[in-house]
Amino acid sequence: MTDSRQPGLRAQSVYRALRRAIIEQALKPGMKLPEDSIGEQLGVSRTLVREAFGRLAVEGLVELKPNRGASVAYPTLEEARDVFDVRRGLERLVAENLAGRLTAAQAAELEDHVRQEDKAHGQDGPESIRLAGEFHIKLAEMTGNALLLRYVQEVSSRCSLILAIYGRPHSSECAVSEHRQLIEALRAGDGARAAQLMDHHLQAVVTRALLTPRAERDIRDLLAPYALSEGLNPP
Amino acid sequence: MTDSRQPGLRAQSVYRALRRAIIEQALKPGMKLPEDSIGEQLGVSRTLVREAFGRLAVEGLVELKPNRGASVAYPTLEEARDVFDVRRGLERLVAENLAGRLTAAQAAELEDHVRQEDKAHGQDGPESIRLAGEFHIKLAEMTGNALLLRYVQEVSSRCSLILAIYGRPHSSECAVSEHRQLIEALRAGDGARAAQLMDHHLQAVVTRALLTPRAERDIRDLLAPYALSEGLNPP
DNA sequence: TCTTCAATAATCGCATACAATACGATATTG
DNA sequence: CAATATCGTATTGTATGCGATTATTGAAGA
Repeated sequence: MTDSRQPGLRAQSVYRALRRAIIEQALKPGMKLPEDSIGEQLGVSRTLVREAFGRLAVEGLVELKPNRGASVAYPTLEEARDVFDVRRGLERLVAENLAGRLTAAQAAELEDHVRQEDKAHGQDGPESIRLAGEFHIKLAEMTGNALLLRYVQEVSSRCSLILAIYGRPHSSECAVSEHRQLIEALRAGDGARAAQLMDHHLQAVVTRALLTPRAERDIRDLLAPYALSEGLNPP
Repeated sequence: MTDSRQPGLRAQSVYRALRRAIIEQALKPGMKLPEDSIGEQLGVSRTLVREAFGRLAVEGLVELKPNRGASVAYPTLEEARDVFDVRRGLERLVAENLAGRLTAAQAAELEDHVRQEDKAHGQDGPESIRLAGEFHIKLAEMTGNALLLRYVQEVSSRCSLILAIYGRPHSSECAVSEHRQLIEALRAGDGARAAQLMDHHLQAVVTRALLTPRAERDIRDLLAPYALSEGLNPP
């Protein structure tokens, strides 16, 4: 257990715990995050919880409204578009950086990863989604560019949130074949093609999983069926 | 005066004050940042200072080592390369997004800005540098993509730091003519050309102002002249 | 029954207090 | 005299406390 009695690490532990909880939707978008109860739950004081909130707010995973505390971010569709747009730009950069520079070991690692994706494809959703996300993180790592990695991680997290809100229930997001093609292009050192593949791949993710504003997330719409079932009469 | 008695704003004020101080090099790279004295100076408690440190650390402007506090970041040359690399990717995205979508008012604003740059060109450095930086921020703003803006601002800040360390003393960084060409391409709606211009422009900034590891930042080299002047005999 | 308003409870913003750690100076020893 | 040990101080990490702000509940009035 990462008890982390070490100083400075407890703060980070809190941050990571919350981050995971949000990404895995244990904490659902829009949910209120009271400092007290969270601190109590995690065994730390409000101070550390606030510190974590600050970081998460910068990364767009929580919203921080003055005097009314923190809540899990609930990105608008517009913000979602922004995030995906930036993500495309960043990952194109990843592809270009990596083209022709993949070591044999790295290529092998990627292919192994894709094989895992293949295996998980038929199975349950969460695992498949996690693997698909990790593929992109792995690519970013391999560039050796720490900043690029950080940004890719950040947009990936936010994409998780976004898909949680607007995504189709069981879309498998990333077609494994697209990952395979990408690896091939990287291997061949064809930067332009790799970049374009990545671009289309992410574009496909958007149209496949997202941005069919599937149901207006308006309280009215959410409540309509309940109203009907009770014989009430919404306008 | 932005006294900011409002809650939550004081924290932000601290953050902004420190940020400016770092970017304008009132606080020089590597400089130690004690929580006490800074809090005292700004009239807030350590709590708020720490909060600001956290944010600045995420943005790469301060380094935060456990149990030994904060100091102004001192990016390595490698980190510098990373930052510029990502910046190129981001700003290329800006150019593509903006191509053909500039309103007349926006184009006018940009040209006005460039005129100011022209005027400041002969003058003293700091103003000229500030204007050159703001040009890129303005472009990012015009995309309407909040995340893209945030990232561009972040890399811009870090570039300031980097130039403070590795930059040539009086390089005017951005050639105004390159800005002009860029605006023209954006106006014409030629996204590809705009992206390429941006790319080359930033590439030029790097080679012009930076990354001639102008003097090895090694203690030996720094001390060599002193040794000689004292008649000492370094190997 | 639906509003309006007041009192109470919950929560936040921030400062302060205390414990733990690192830094520096003097003392001590070989 | 050099190297190390030890103590005191400075600074950080974290918890807690207090005043302020917001949410909530319940009662009175329309």
